[in-house]
This record gives sequence, structure tokens and C-alpha cells, in this order.
Amino acid sequence: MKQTPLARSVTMEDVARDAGVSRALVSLVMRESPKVSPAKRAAVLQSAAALGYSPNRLASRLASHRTNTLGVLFLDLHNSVFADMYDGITEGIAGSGNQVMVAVGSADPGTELDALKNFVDLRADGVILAGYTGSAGELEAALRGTPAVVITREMEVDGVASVLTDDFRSGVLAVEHLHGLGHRRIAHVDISDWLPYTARREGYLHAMRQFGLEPMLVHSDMTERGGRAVMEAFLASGATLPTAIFAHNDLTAIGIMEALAIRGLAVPGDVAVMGCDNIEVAASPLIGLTSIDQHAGELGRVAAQVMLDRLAGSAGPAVTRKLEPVLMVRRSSDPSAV
Amino acid sequence: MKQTPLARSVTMEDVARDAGVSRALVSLVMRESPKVSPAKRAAVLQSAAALGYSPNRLASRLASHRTNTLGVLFLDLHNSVFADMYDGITEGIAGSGNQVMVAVGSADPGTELDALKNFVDLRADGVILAGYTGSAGELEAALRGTPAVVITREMEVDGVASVLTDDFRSGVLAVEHLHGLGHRRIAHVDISDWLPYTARREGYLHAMRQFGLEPMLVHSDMTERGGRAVMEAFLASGATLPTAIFAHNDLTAIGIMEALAIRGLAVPGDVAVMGCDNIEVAASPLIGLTSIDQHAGELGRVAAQVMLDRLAGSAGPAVTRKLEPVLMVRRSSDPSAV
DNA sequence: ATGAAAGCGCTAACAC
DNA sequence: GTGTTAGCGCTTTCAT
Repeated sequence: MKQTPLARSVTMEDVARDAGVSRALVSLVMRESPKVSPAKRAAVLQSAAALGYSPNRLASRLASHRTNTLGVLFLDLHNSVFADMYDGITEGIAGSGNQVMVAVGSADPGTELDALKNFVDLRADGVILAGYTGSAGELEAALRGTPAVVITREMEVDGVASVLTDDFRSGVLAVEHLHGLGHRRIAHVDISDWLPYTARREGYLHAMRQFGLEPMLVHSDMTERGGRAVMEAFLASGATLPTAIFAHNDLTAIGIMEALAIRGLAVPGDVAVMGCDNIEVAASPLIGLTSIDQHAGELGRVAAQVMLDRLAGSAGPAVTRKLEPVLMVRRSSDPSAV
Repeated sequence: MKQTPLARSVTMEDVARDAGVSRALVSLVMRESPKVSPAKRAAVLQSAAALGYSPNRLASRLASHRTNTLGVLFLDLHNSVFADMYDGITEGIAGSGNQVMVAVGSADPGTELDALKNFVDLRADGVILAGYTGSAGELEAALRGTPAVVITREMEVDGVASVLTDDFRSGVLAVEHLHGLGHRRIAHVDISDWLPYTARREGYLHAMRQFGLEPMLVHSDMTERGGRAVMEAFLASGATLPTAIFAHNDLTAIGIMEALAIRGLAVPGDVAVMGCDNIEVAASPLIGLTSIDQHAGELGRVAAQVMLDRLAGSAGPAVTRKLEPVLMVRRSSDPSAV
């Protein structure tokens, strides 16, 4: 019974013949068209089931010129902030008749662009990029006119909308919070220079300047492991510790807390720590990490909405939606916090 | 210059005309065929770039009858064990010329099957299911012969391979560990009855029986929130606490630890806790959760390998690869652990 | 090495 | 309602 793999599959033609109708009619039935007689519909469905027919969506998409599919590209599956965004996106497109296909960029310049091009080559109706790290030029070239919305970053590209939380403001909020707690030696662990996400750092620098404080910057890579490594190196260096550290994101902050914990240093007693994103684990009573809520779920929802509006033509050019970050105070900076 | 969206895109025909060659030749150039003269190749590439040509992969896949694409379905993006599997899968297919397209099932019976059918309808060469929760029958029907490998579960379906860690053994390991630590009142927080993942529970029950201990079972839903809710409810009930709890997975275990922490109960002092999966955060010094390593990355790698072998035809029927779980002792069960 | 012709499996008018 | 006729944009023999 077992056919050799890739044996010619059952086509609409086969179903049509079996049901004694035309191919077009089968097509209508498959697309649940209302203008098909119940009798014929039943016959077609019956034949399709009997023959084990599986519609070839490559063919239907090619012929119909639309895919009803949104490509969604994530930077990193290990950061749950993207899981939150995913949830928001699916909520946002629910009931729109669209579906998503997701890919992961992995912060690798090549992988990211390949995935993006793949979406375009597969003719996704639109693309949502959650954490794009490439350049505006590459993005524009890869898109070739495909509508796109970038989450967490402001892009000055034609036809590309941006949905993000005010990162500069987040940096300011962080410093204001720590300064208000009495800290003066406030360090910032940010990310590699080549990455385009610099606004949090800018905000930090701006606020430090405002307060007349000396900035302390260290680079890391947005991961837990990276944050931990950076803090371990710092501790090993014997340099004077800051009294507070603001990390680029929660993962990094957690890594920092780990390094401190291993060294037997108290948080916030010896060093206060805070992150940014407000991922699920930051709120855990076991961690209690002060953070800045980026509203990841909402970002996803809004991004989806912006995309749908754009596809419906009811949107002008290059929208930018910016949400207000919200400080979430927890034990890692303030012992009196819940 | 800007065309209206969805304007007829540049086709191979256009490029061919512009370059003064045949469509077939352009096709060869696009597929990097060696048998094209350098001159013509340059001309084609030049025209393609000038016209902003973007190959339509729907068409090429339709015509060539292969997609070189593996569909990967994940149960839950919030559980980082799937991120680990994803990494393993990409490692596994690296260099094979294949790519992945991912979808998320969300433990919803419908969503999961839709995503799966979509892979099939899009003619993925194969499908990898990480955390499939549906029935064998539905799986077989949806696949329609598409090769598949299921991770974390043993499936008795024709043409479907299984790659998993011995869950029964994991359950036994957990009980043995806790029993060895002197615990006798050992509870197990497992998952909903309708879910197909019962082997860990079976292992737990078996081992409890072996030791002549009374099993204590509570259902939850595999999430942190769920574990926390269940534990809070239990605490509120005033029932006598077990001295140790083995949770179905790490997320659940962490939720349990949170509920205990909020209640001011010490882990493992008042209650020892352990999970299963050994996700990244379990190993964090901030959490120190005893767990059972499922080798998620390895599972992904092996699954990819099995899939590739299958596609290359070098594999027999229905392989099952089962890995040995490994106990990772940490503070949540043993204070003397690192 | 290159071109011509015949599909791939479906949808989209347009007739009837 | 249902069938007919053209494609969609590409890959594939098969010539040359």
C-alpha cells in the first residue's frame, strides 16, 4: 500500500473526475463557496476524503496572488519577551483570516536576512520583525515593497511602520529610579556597539548627565550568560563596584544577579540591579527584579493591528506607534517592595 | 516610482527579456547552476538587480515538487525547553540545504492541527512536532504521508518517528532521589488528564509503589502560573503538606516554589521541590531547582538527523530514539548541592 | 551552454 | 450553479 515518497499526490483533477464534476467546482467547494449545491458539495467532499486529497497551497497561492499569511521574525526564542509578543500578534490577527509563519533570526546578520527574504520570496502579505538587528538599507532591499512593521525599533524606511516602547525614556526612568533611591555610582550594561539598539543607553547617558553623575558603561550581548560573564569579569577585575546597575534587558540583569549571588554579594544590599522588558520571570517572587515594562504583548497586538490596517489600505505612510514604558519596582532595587 | 501595492511583480520573463536570454537560462542562474557562461550569468544578475527581481518561491516549489523545508511545530514559546529544541534542530539540519518554518500550537487542539495541516498543504518535505498534544489518528490523517518525527512522545503511527527522553524513567528517578533524601510524603503535580503525556506520572506511581509509599497526585497545566495556582490552592486548603513535590516540568516547579516563597515556606527546608526538563533557568543560582535533564537540545538535534535520514531514504520504518534522563541535583531538594 | 515547449496544481473570469 | 478557458511564475525534459 505504501507509495514511494513524493509519489504524485492526489490533485483537484482527480477529485473532480471521481466526483463527476469540473475542477473549478472542486475549487469552489474547497474554498467553502456558498454557491455550490449541497448535493455536489457532498459528492466532492466525499471523493476528496476517499482519495485522501490534500489541497496544494503552493498552487492556490500562486494562482490567487495572495497568501493571507504574515511572516513573523523573532530575534531570540530564549528571551520570553518574544513569546509575549507572539501572543500579542496572534491576538491581534485573530479573526482576520490571516495566519502567521514564524522564523528566528538568531542575531546573526545572515540568518536574519535569509529568513526575511524567504518570507518575501514566499510572498507573505506582510512581515513583522520583532527585534530586527540589521540595517535600514538591507531591510528595504530585502522587503522589495512587502509591507512591514518593526517592533522595538524605529525604522526610517519607506513602507515600514514602527511599534515600540520609548527606549530613551526607559533609560531615563531607570536612572531616575536609582538616583531617587540614593544611588550615585550607577553603571549600565548595554549591548554590543554594532547593534542598533542604543536608545536605552542614550537615555541613561542623558539622565546621568542631568544629575551630574559619571556614566559607567560595559558591553554585553543581551543574554543571561552574557550578563553573568560580564559581571564575573568585573568582579574579578577588582575594580570598585557601582552601587547600582541598570542592564539593557532583564536577561542580562538576571545574569548579573547570578554573578553577584555566587560571589556572595547581596542585591540590593551591596548592589542594586534593574533590567528592562519586564519579562515574566522578572516578576517572579523568586527573582523580584525591578524592571521597566515594555508592554511586549501590547506591542505585538498593536503591530498586528498596524499591519492589518496597512493591508486593508486604511493607513497612511510609515506609522510610528510609541508606548510609554512603566517602571516596575521590585526587591532587586528596593527591599521594601513587594 | 512607487508602484501600487500588489502590482504585478517582476518575473523571470522580465529578467530574461531584459538580459536578452531565455527564461530557462535565468532559472539556471538563479539556482546557481555551474553550466552557465560567466558572461550570461553576469548579464542576468545585472538585469535581475536592475529590475528588482524577487524569485517567486511558490512557483518554483510548485514546479520543482520540492520545498527543502521542514515544518517545526512548538507547543509553547513560553517554555524555554522549546527554544533549546529549536537550537538543536537548526544545528541538526545545518548544511543540509534545508530550512525550517515554525509554527506554534498553543496546546489548543484546533490550532495545533491547523498549523500541522498548513505545513502539509504547503508541502513541507517533513514535519517535526515538538510537544504534540493531539491523537495519533488526527496526526496520521493530517500528515497524509508527510514524513514526521515527534519529539517528547512515542507515537505509534506509520511513517512517524519518535525522539524522546525516557519519561517513565524520569518519574522513577525523581522518586528515588527524593526517597533517598529521606522523604516519604512525596506529591506529584502532573498535567491535565486529557493530555497524552502520562509517562512521568506512571514512573512516579510505579516508584512510589515500589517503595510502599502513598501517591499524592494533583493536576496542573504545565505552566508557571498553573503550578503556582495549584500550590496556592493547596496551601489555602489547609491540608497536610507533603515533604517533597515532584512537578511535571520545571515551569510548574517554579510556580510551586513561588507559592511556597510567598507563604514564607522554605525550600527545601519545609518542602523539597523538583521539576523536569532542566531548562536554563532551573540551573540559575537564583533558582537552584533540582531537575531531570531531558537533553532538549540533543532531542532537537537527533530529531533533525532522523528526519534527514528519512528524507534521504536511508532509514527503515518508524524509528524510536529514547535518551536517558539525567538527574541534576540542586538546592531545591538538597541544601548541600552547589 | 542555451532555448522551446510542456507542464506543476490551482484560481479566475466568463460563458452557459 | 457549473463548466471552459486561460493563465500564475517557475522547472524540466529535450533539442540544438
